[in-house]
Amino acid sequence: MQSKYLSAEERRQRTVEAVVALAGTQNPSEITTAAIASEMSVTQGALFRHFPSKEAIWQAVMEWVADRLLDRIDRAAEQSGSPLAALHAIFMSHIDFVIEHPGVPRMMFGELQRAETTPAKKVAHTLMKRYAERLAQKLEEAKAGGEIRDDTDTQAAAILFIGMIQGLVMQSMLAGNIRAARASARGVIGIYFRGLGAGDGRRDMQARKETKQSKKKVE
Amino acid sequence: MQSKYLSAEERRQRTVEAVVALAGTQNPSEITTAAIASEMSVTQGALFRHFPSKEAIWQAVMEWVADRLLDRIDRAAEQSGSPLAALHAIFMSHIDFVIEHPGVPRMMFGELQRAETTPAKKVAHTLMKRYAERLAQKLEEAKAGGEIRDDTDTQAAAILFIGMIQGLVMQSMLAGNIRAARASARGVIGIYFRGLGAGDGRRDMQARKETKQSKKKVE
DNA sequence: CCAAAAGTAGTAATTACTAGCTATCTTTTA
DNA sequence: TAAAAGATAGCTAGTAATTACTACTTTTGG
Repeated sequence: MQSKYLSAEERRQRTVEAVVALAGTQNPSEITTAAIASEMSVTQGALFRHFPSKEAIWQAVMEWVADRLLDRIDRAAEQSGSPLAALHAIFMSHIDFVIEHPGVPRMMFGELQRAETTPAKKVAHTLMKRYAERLAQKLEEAKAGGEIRDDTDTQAAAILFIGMIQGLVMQSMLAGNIRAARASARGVIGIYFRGLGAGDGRRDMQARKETKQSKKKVE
Repeated sequence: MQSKYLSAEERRQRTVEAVVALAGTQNPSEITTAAIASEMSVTQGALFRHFPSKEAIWQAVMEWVADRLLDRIDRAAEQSGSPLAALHAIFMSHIDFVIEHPGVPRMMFGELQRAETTPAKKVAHTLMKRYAERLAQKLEEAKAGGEIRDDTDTQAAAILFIGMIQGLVMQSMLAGNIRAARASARGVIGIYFRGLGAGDGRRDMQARKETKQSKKKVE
């Protein structure tokens, strides 16, 4: 049993977690400071001892999301044996991430569609850019390694990759079962990889890779 | 110069248009009845002579979106010479639709991510289902006609199609220029069609189609 | 014992919505 | 055909509820 008096840093951490949890069950834009306080068993006023405004809370939340998601996909990519395998691993770890935190896509959609440029939106935007950069890099590596067609439109492939996840998540959120995203993932990424010219969409692109393997450039 | 006293029906129509216009420049969940009234040069109270609640306004708006979008894609599909061409036409007319009405994707995202089941969300959900049905039908026809691989996962292909549009729209909204979606469309759909096994992703799938043309089944 | 965390009890602003009156259009009647 | 009557659209001026945020006091742990 722990004290109800926490350090400022820990309280901020708990606040972020409370928001992420709440976003899993309700529309982020309807999350009030009262609801956040209630979720973490604290009075409303206490929140403002640790954040100057609600906007600052959202910024912290989006930074949490950005850090965790990028860390996840970076680790997934590192553990992969080839650029194409890395793309596959990024995709699956992203799906796992939103299954663990169903509030995340809701928050991302909510922030990104905002018209004004809030700090939280800026963080979300930066996250998207970093994400797209990583995809572009892997796509280029895959081209160089002969894993995908080298006339692939990198920009378009990155957009489609992100859209693929969005579509999958939204579809399964609508079905009321985020976990369903995992089951549908295989079919979707199969079409995607075939679209890139990666064999029949699975990782048996090896043959094609071998023929070009001398070109081990990675950039 | 027209009167400021309109028939109830026309006033409702104007209300819907005002909301659609506002959603083009701001977060839909932040659109207040005061803002709607102001947009259509009417006092706030006047709105409630025509709608029993704000929720009813949103329902009317989503019905407007559903009717217009489905009508658009149906007409686009009808004018196409083959199922694959129809899919292409649906895609482009959808992109054109959101360029004309930039508020639409914002409203769709906003409604669909809502946790409670509001009437407006139900309408949006139904729209998605109808849309997916039409895609599935065209995909099956394309399989039967030999335009795409007949081992294509229809469900996955439909999800990816919708995600493709979502990704394109979100990306160009972030870039602050919805019209950019049109320019990026070609590359994205190219990868998609290749993923379905449709030649190199353009409409030069004709050759393959001809070889199977005896099988004119359309179901 | 004291610095920092949490509680108490407010605030002004904004929200969707309403009651009662006025302006305008439409239909009926002399 | 013109004016009165009836119907309907819009305005004015509110309401209670909810919102993010604050000043001040109390509690806690090192």
